[in-house]
Amino acid sequence: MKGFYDKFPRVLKNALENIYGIIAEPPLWELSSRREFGDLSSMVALKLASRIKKNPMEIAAELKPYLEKNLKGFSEKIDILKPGFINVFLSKDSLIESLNSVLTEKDCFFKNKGKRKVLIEFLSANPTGPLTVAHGRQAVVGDVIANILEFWGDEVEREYYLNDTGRQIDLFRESVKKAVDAKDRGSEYVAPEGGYRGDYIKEIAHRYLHNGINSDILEYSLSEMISSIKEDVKNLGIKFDSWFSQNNLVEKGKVEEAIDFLSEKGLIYEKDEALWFSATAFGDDKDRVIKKSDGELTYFASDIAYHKDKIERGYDKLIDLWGPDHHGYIKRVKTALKAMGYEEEILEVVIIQLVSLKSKERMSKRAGTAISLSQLIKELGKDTTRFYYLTRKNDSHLEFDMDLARQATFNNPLYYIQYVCARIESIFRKAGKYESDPRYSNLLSEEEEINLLRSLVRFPYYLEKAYCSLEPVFIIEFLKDLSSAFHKFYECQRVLVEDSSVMKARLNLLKSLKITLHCALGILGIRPVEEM
RNA sequence: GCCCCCUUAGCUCAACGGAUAGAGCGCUGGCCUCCGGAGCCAAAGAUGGAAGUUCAAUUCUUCCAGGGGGCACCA
Repeated sequence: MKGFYDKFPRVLKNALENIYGIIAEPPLWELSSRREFGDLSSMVALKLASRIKKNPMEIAAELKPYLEKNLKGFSEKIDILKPGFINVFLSKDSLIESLNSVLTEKDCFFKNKGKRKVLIEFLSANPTGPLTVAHGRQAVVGDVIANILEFWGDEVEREYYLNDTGRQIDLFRESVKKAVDAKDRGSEYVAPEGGYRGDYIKEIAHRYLHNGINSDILEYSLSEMISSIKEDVKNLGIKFDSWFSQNNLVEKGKVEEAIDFLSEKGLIYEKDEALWFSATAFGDDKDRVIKKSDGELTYFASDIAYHKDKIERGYDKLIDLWGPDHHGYIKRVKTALKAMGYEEEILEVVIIQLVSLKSKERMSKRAGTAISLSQLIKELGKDTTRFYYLTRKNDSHLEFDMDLARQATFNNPLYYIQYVCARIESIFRKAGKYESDPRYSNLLSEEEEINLLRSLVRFPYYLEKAYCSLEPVFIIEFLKDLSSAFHKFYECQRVLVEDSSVMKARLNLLKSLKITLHCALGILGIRPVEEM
């Protein structure tokens, strides 16, 4: 039982069903925009007015008694305002009850019992260069989405798809080889046509000449690149459950298998010496090439096989995180899934928008001008880096202000939140040993205390939003809101006061705040500080 | 040429068709005898333009202006 924000939507839904026989679409309510409008507001009466064919005020009036009856004890009062808003005010008793539940159940109070088996594939950068600032966002967002699902109760696996074969890999090998030759002859390295520039190519060549001269160039270079990627991932505090090799997929014949599978359904044909997949039959704009006229398989072909493989591994849900340049690719992959006879809904693709640098430096791997992720982590640290990446919605452009990031960490909003942790710890240090005792909780009555509590009990609301939309930013929003409520409380009310009952009540409040805060930060993979 | 996204305060971003468009940074002015002032309070400041749909438009539709991205037998 997660308190009011878990209960209210169900009660409202039942009300509409029982009174009007209507099943309404989800956004039936929202957090109230202003204090005078209570804790949450519903606009169902306005929304359903035309469907029910009644005046919104009338509908609201009809709903009110039902809500009052079923929210007894939870809500203190229900207001109906102007055009037809229904505003619900939380009762103090229900707030205190939630607080005490947090004290006894700890973060389990907020957990759920999901039941899906989910595979989330993210980052999956080509191992042909160091990870960039843009990759960092994919990595962190993917990891946090996985955390959110896990917290919700789903069984989650994190996978990195390693593109270790194909055209880009060939180019990578040629690039390193050329750099090695250049070093041998003492001349300057010039990248091959379409190949990789950047100093790291020369560095790999250098190391190869010193340590790897007896091994295969590509093997050596790839393992160098992959371990550098793994290092960055580790420094971000991310752990993948599996690293899925594309090369392995090809060698096992899975790609040919997938093509045969489609072929048997009559969805593959030959034209201009190439193999085509009849994508138009399933709603795509045009047919797609599976095997080029030179006999090489396209990336799309192995992607079909890869997704087929994922589904066969028995997941209820596949989540892919892609860059914005893959936007048009969603339809293509879903089309292929449909063609193979799978539900296209099993795959959910999350597009993570670009990251740009304020300094106007172009971020292109091939040009070699990109700022590396490892550099960024080194400068900002794991927690700040993670936090910064999560401050925008997935599909919003994130502007990374390098100058700000470099000069000082004071301006970072993370410190606003960490400061709450530091202040709480400081108070607990001064308070000495204290076992929270729920009996004192109902002594809380000051406006700032209640407001802090009001913020705290909204966690399930934000969690659900984050879970349903796969948007970690809602957790950040919650933390900011909660922190603000705490700082206001701190300015106005002392915790360590003469009256020991009041002190105990406030320590209870801080204890539950600490639990909630640590829980939310834990989902973001950020460690709460004890002092700063 | 076709398709997609974006345009909100000086800057970076919110607002799932709803009530007085919210934050942070910056600017201006207050607040330390007191649990950490990395904080709190107050003030100034915005929907690119023109129509339309609606009880209600930053949100939906159309047009215009400006910015970004995608349109391959690339990945």
